[in-house]
Amino acid sequence: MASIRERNKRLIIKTACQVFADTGFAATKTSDIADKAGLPKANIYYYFKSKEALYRAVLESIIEPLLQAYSPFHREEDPELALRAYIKAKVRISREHADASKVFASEIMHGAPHLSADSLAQLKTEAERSIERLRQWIADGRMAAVDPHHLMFTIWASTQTYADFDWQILEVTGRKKLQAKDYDAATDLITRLVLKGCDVQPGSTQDSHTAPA
Amino acid sequence: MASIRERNKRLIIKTACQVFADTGFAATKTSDIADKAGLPKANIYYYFKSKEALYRAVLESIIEPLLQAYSPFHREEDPELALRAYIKAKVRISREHADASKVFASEIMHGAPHLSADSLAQLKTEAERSIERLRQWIADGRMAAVDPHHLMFTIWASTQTYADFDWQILEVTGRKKLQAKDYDAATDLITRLVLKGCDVQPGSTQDSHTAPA
DNA sequence: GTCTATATGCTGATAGAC
DNA sequence: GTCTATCAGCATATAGAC
Repeated sequence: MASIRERNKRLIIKTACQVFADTGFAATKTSDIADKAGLPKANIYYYFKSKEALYRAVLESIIEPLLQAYSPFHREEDPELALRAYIKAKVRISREHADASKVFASEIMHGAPHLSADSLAQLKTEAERSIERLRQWIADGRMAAVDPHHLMFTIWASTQTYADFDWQILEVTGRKKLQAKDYDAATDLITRLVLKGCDVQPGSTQDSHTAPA
Repeated sequence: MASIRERNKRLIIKTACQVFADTGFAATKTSDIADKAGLPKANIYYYFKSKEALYRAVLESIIEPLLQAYSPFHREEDPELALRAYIKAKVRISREHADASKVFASEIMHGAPHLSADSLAQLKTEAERSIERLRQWIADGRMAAVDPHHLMFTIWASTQTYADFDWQILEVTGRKKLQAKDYDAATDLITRLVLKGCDVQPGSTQDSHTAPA
């Protein structure tokens, strides 16, 4: 069973994640987090050394999913499968880790002043390996000679946007909350633009949301 | 000639734009802005009622360019020309109004708590009109039946990213500062993905950066 | 491990001399 | 129109009882 310590830390991180995503690091008061978690403020400080330490815990929680998302680039031999799976994984992160994604985005926007050097290095390594893989596929004539850096930036941006700018997307679509079919439609559109845009020959695989896991 | 009042207000807004983009609204101290502008802090308050009023002035400065960018959707009859021009205009905004773009993005990320209802309504109207235009082109068989909302989200995200996540882009590309050719390459890639992805027949027009204005 | 009360420092904003 | 000195309020963080 989870110790009381673990249970409380988890509750605090989860709540902090929501509040930091909503209002950003600087504008967030530790009392906001405490109130929302149903705890007195001092309790936060019993489990976390400082507001910044809590923020870093939230921030680091998204690193592992982001690193994992790159695995199709190592696993797949085929650019179509790799790109499909990567886009799908990235949209899934925007859906399943929406708040942490937003905290991460805000951090990156301001030059990542709180992100650990280790996390940064890992993310950079994975990005570079994946871009190298794209370069190889291009050299092998398996996709068009697009700029692999810019291709990555477009994939990052278009998938992240469903977490980062969720408010805007809800406004424009008139939805109250994004549904599974919305994320599927997003995945399909982004996948379509990328595959057709890079002249990747469509194989026998299905649309992302109908494909087997 | 510009009055001393106008000149100072402009200097303060320009400086504030940089600082707000760097550190965000809440984390920015008015003294940071004053120091960077070479003025005593009280001078800021002589020209602007409050930190928030100054922030709103910065925020509103990007609205007009953003609204203007939609004009190709009204001007052009041809989806190819409209999409090319819109993407080009959006990348140009990310380049020429990088700081204000970033401030705007941060504001949208947190649900636009400071944006005026008027600006919001105008932006929404333009977005909806443009999406309606896409829908018409699709109905007329001039482009593939993609989801026009998601297409817009991808265009917004992929063009904005060059302002919002400039730090990340510099890290990954190893550049010190983005050059004209980088923005051109970005425009070309995004345009390619969108046009090929939507089965828009490429006409006689050139790549964005070689096309006549 | 929990929580109340409080100290400490910082920042937005202003008063008032020049 | 400019600037120094200062205030008032608020948020982080802790002391210490339970």
